[in-house]
Amino acid sequence: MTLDRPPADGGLRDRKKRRTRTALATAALRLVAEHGLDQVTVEEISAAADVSSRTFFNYFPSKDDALIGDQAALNARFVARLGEAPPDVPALAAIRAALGEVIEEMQEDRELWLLRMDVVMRNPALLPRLVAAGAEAERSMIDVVAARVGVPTDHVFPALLTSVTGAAFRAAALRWAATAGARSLADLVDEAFDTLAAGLPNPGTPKPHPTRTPS
Amino acid sequence: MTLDRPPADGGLRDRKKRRTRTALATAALRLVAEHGLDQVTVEEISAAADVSSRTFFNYFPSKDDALIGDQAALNARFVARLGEAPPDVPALAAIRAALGEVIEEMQEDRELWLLRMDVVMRNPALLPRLVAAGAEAERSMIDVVAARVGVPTDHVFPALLTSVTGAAFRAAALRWAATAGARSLADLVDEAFDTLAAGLPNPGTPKPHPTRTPS
DNA sequence: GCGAAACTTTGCACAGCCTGCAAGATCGCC
DNA sequence: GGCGATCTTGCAGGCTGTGCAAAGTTTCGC
Repeated sequence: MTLDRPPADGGLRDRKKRRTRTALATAALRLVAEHGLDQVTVEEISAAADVSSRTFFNYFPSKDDALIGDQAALNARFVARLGEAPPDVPALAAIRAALGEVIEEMQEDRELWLLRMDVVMRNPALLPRLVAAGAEAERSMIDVVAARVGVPTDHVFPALLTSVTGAAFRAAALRWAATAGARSLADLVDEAFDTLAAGLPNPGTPKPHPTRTPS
Repeated sequence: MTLDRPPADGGLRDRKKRRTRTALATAALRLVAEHGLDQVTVEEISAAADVSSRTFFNYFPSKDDALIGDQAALNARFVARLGEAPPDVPALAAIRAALGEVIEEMQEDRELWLLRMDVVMRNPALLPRLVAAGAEAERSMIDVVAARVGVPTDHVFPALLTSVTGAAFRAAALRWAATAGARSLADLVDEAFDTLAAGLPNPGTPKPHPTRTPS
């Protein structure tokens, strides 16, 4: 009764599913990278993965989703990490720390993510989808942040912090892809968060002993 | 020869076009506010505005665009203002200042914008579209910012500042709508930008004489 | 006023996305 | 091998969005 379903990872069926899923995702990325988002149909992607187009929609609710990847899983893990962080560290730093795991994962699948980001940059219509994917996570994140800093959920701060850090992370990730991963993603995210923590000062004025105002 | 085309605003033809456009946009907002994004078809919107559904697409490239409104025009004006700002004021403050005009316009069409934001909040699929609408503006904005602060266009700072301030503004606008305009949009944007400038500190610790570290 | 030119609206056909539904194939387990 | 669960597929159909050409409306010159 309790062990109705298969081991969920060892079975042939599961391996097949996983293979089909990645086949569809990579075929989609490859084709779109080469021909552009609008020039590739679901039918072509499905053909490249050797399944029917109907099956495509059994795996992904839309063409875009196959390209974006399973953002939800990453987001869920991120929110979990954030919830675990000790409450005495400032929220901004806590978010940076919680992102660590996500970043690691992205670095592991480096090639995949670089291609994905490249596709997103070249097809701006996808950028919104990336935001959308994070939107649901933002909801739960807002709650976690609100609880952390001890303000009501409908306060401005949690929403602001959430959307701003999301934007910063995305900017870093795109920059990462733009430079083909020359600098590590972790570095770029660090830089972005440091700039945020410093209040987004003009980069022209780095740190000229701020106690003394310039004449 | 030089005056081939009509006055562009006094003509009957133009008034008609404008009327049709706003009729479509408001019908779309009203219907979607009431029934939800997926429950309203272009055909229904067109019927409510007394035109064919084909005509709808002569005015708006997609259903979403009718709801979002002409973000591009606002963006263009914003970027122009930003370009005019004196170069000695920090970029973050310059952006806040340049937003003033946009904010004013939104306050003038208060009802329209509150409804629009309400619709966006209730149909999260639209939020990405809002970002997308600003995406092109972000491109030019990045250039302007880069020129301002004197760094190359592909530096991290301009992209970061642009996307972060965009996120902050959006958060403020949504909050504005969530509270039905109780506080002025300008106030909310000010608060958000002040928080940004302060480095997003936890709101619990307002300003406890930061020179002395707590034991 | 009248006719030509410019523009707008509309219908039609069509491609593509996406969703139910039901039949058939495949897999897991006994 | 055989049963039940799961996965794939085809089919029908609705909706979005686009190109094209016909019909209607406005503008302009005369």
